[in-house]
Amino acid sequence: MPTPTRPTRLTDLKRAAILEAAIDEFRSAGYEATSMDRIAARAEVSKRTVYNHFPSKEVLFIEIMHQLWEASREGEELVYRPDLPLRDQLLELVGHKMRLLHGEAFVSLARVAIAAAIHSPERAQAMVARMNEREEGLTVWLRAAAADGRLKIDDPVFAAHQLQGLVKTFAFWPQITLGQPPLRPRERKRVAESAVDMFLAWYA
Amino acid sequence: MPTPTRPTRLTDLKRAAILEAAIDEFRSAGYEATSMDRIAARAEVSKRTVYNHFPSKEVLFIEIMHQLWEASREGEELVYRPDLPLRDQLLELVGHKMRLLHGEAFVSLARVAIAAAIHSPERAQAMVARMNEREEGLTVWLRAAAADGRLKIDDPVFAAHQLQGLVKTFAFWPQITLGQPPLRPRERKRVAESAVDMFLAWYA
DNA sequence: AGGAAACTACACCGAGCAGTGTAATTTCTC
DNA sequence: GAGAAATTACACTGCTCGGTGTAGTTTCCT
Repeated sequence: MPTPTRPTRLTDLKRAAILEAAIDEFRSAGYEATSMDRIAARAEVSKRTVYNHFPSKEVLFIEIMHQLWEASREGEELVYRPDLPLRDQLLELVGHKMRLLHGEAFVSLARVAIAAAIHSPERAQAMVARMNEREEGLTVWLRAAAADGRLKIDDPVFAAHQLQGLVKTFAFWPQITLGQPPLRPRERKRVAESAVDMFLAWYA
Repeated sequence: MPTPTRPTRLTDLKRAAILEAAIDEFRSAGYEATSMDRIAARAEVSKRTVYNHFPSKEVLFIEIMHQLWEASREGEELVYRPDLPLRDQLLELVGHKMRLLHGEAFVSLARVAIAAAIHSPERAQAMVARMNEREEGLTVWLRAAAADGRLKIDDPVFAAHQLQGLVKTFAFWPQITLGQPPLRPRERKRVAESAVDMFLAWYA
């Protein structure tokens, strides 16, 4: 065997099964309505084993949030290129964002996180901060394009929110709050192009 | 006395106190995490009295949804006027929408409803339908303007969503999901004008 | 092979939950 | 002032939950 004896330890399989089951339960029922018994049953694991891996429901939940957060990274930044058309670059940026928005891990994270944030003002703030971090990419691109004189933008943060709003109203909020299916490729293309064109019509 | 003996019946006061307390609890804690005992305590009313007015938690919740829904109406429709500038009319429409979005009743409703919808696909659909009803106003206005030849819009529903997205990304979603404070008048003006200008730059 | 580590079934605890029944007290209405 | 209606305190049912303790079994590692 290539790898000695690592990958298939029982305890690791159990732990993975618990996490997978917990994600499913939390996502479909929310934090409050999910019980440790249900998680154990779904993972086909003793309830005691769940508590041997995770000392409490809260810790298990936080662990899942971390895991989904990391899983939804995978984002290399796009940098501003003075030599390429704005429209092409923006389409690339928006397309990249939409691919992230429709990732399984990201949707799971967002649904659970937003459901939790709605009723916990303290936790909400931390999530805001981190979510906004991830949206920085577009802002810096806009700032660079403005500094280069190719966009008439005085407030890149505001403008970035506008462009994101144009996209999220189709490709994020309906999926998160209403469980609607992700956009099909044709729809994604239309949303992206229409958003970028409208944006450039005003700011270019 | 002008009004004979109507307004201050004890049973009406109790009922009102229960509804008020229930709204507070549901809004801040969500449906699952709110208990009838807490509602009774907050309303300074016997738990039994709560059940004398409302046969179950579910019925009480639905009653509240109805009440908030009605309270957030107050919306007269704006009709398309061929003789007035598009920008003025759209600003009026958007301003009207933002006033609704920031109403106390509407925010309460939306927070509770969305929190409930996130984990209940069946209920979510009904809410979508009714929410979209209320967004019809802008769509018909756009359709009229397009038919009049003053806007180059082939899909008014899509375009209406875009304009709404431009507004909601500042004036709705942050308030609902993150509990952020409503926009100040200056910010509202800026969001509305910028959204309308960008919209018209592309579709006019 | 043998000891350590992990897993399991199961019983249990204390708490909170939605909802009910009742008998006594207060309030309304005429 | 009398009868009806509403409110109250309180006890109670049946259920679910998060979490623990235990004793026996299985799996891992050397």
